[in-house]
Amino acid sequence: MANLADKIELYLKDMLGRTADGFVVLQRGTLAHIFSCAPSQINYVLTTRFTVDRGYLVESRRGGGGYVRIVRLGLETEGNFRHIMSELIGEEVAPERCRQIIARLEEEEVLTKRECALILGIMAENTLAAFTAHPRRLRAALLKEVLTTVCRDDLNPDD
Amino acid sequence: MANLADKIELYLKDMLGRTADGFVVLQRGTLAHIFSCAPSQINYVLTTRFTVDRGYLVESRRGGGGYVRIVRLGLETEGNFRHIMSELIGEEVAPERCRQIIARLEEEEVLTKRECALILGIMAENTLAAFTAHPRRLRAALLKEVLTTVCRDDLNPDD
DNA sequence: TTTCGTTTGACCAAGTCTGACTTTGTGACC
DNA sequence: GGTCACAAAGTCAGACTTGGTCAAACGAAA
Repeated sequence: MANLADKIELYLKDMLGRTADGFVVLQRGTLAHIFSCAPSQINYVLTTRFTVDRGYLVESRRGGGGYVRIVRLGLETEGNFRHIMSELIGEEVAPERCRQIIARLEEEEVLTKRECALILGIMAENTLAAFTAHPRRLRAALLKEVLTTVCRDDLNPDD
Repeated sequence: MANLADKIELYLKDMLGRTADGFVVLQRGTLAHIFSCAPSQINYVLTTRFTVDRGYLVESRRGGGGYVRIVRLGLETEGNFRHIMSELIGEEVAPERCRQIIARLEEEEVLTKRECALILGIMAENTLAAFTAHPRRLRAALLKEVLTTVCRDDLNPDD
């Protein structure tokens, strides 16, 4: 259990644990230097340990002033949404079921009324069906994105 | 946020925020001198950060007494707003343009930060491209859907 | 031995910054 | 008015600075 990837994972999770912002920003090169490894090793850690399934989101930017940003997806909501999430993977969501899910999220005050309206507008059958033969699958994929975003700790200041 | 371009962008937006005129006038050389950089760096900032998609217009004049003028294109109330935006969106929207348009809507306080995150998540190239050969067209269609929702009177209690 | 997760290095993509060269406007001098 | 020097700003190729990808080597466990 003493391999590099695990150490880097621990290091990053420790950082995430210490901050109240719900995210950390770092430089790939710098981190690689700290652990005396190839920069691509950092990518390996990120893609294997900091996935959406495991409750993390990674954003980055190249070029001068580039960075890697790791966002924590709320654990408290995990119980509720992990279930729905897994249901959505590789599945289809009919318009009616979509409305139900969104309505429930509004009832639970996870989404505001306006956010629900925005999402439902986007999920409309007409629009999606005009672009794909599998609108229900696309809807499932989009819904997954929505749930992921909703869990982002950097957007929900816990005050 | 450690790069020059971002700092200059912030500086200019701060200036724009302080004035009531909706525009600022400055000299490229002077600004370059303030930031101790090449004058062409200013052009870089202007072309990458002050685009029409983001709601800015840049005019300039060469020669003695030359200047650069940055105008902020406000989103006039309701009526025009929708027209302007749908004009801007057009038939196709590339990922980068989408980000710029959404960023503008956030700056103009038409959308909240969270709403932007939700929309950007949905508009991600990966997701859309997995379902259609024309992700840019789908993105444009979805963006227009968002516009429609945003304009709904019943969602914006006039306070 | 096979397998599968780890680690690396070569090559790629994207964003930033500069410097040399070009274009355009102004004013002075003829 | 024409010409010339000067004073801006514009353009663009290329260097530089990051991060991303991928295939192949490595290594420990089954």
